[in-house]
Amino acid sequence: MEQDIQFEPTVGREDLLIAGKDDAFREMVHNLLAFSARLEQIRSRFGAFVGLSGVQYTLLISIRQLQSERGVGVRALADHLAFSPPFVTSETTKLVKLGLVTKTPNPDDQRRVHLRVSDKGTALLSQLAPIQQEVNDLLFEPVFAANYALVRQLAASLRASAEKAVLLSDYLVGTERSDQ
Amino acid sequence: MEQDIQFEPTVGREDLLIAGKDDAFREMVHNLLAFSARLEQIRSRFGAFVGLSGVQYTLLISIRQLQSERGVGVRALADHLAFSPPFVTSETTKLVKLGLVTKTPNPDDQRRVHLRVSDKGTALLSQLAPIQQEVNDLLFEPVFAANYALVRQLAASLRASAEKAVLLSDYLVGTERSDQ
DNA sequence: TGAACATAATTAAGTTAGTTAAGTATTTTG
DNA sequence: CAAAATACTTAACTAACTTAATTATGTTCA
Repeated sequence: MEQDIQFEPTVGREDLLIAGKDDAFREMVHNLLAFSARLEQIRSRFGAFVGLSGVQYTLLISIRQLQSERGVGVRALADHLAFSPPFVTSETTKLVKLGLVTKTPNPDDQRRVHLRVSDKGTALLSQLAPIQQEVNDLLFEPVFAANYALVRQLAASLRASAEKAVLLSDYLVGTERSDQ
Repeated sequence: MEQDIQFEPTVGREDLLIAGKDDAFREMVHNLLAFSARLEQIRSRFGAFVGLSGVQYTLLISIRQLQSERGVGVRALADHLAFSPPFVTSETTKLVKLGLVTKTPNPDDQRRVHLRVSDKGTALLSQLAPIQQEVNDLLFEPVFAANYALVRQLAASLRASAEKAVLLSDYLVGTERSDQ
């Protein structure tokens, strides 16, 4: 008779283990994985609708989101999306050439740059809005008035804990890398 | 005096609008976006620790997750992660060559294939487990006993609604594409 | 002050991650 | 059993993305 093979748990905290097993945790992780793959698919479709790649669409809405009064810099945008700065430079330059984004020097620091969505970019996004509304209404169907605040709070805190977890994993992989 | 520019809301449902505005919704979406970018960063680190790319690591754990008694097929794996079947073929072939995965014909259908994590693959993953535990404990810090069931339920239902939303966006972009 | 160092963005060069299209083998359908 | 469909693979290619080097500016401190 074959023995019941049990993997090492992928999570340690007692709160997240059920009867000492991580099955439920792993299922959750894979659901999140599939969810985030679908978010990416949807961004590709949104982009396609306005003639952009999924990444360009993501950059455009991220610039809109991060720009304050003055604009957002290349580095901040790269960090937000976990891209390399040269990649952000190259893709945002394309958006500038399309007239969707403006790139102006930061007056307080000539090395830096202010990225902002242009009027044309704003117009393009509002053209997309009806489709976004339909898709987002369905995408977030499980979120409704009674749990909205909780889900928003959860998204914010998961994002923060994920940032810490990236730093930890950098540290662990850097220092404890196996030598075989 | 500059007029208060307000974008078209990106979501329609009243439940998700606050005072008719989608600011909170957009903030949530961008938090989820950043969260999912960090999940990807962490998978790259996990992969690096055992000599794999982030995608190869993701494929390996997804095979482990989806394999039933017999194994999982190329198509099912591709759908799960939103990759093309040829890409899954090529990457899983690399994992087979590394001895981490087995690929055997499905006896019931000679066209199909059964992918399974090999003993060597299981060993590799259990070598990684201590690091996964540390990182996952921190990554999911906002999840604890009192909200665990709710978060798991949310992950499952968001994954399901996202699948529907992908189909809808395919339909909308395919049929309503602007002609300018 | 000004030399050494650090930071922001870009350019150039290259790699990897992914795709679409075409082909083979098998299974299903009418 | 011929025609159509499905599963996977191979081949050919493109897009996504990185690292390394460069330019320009700003910061630090002997």
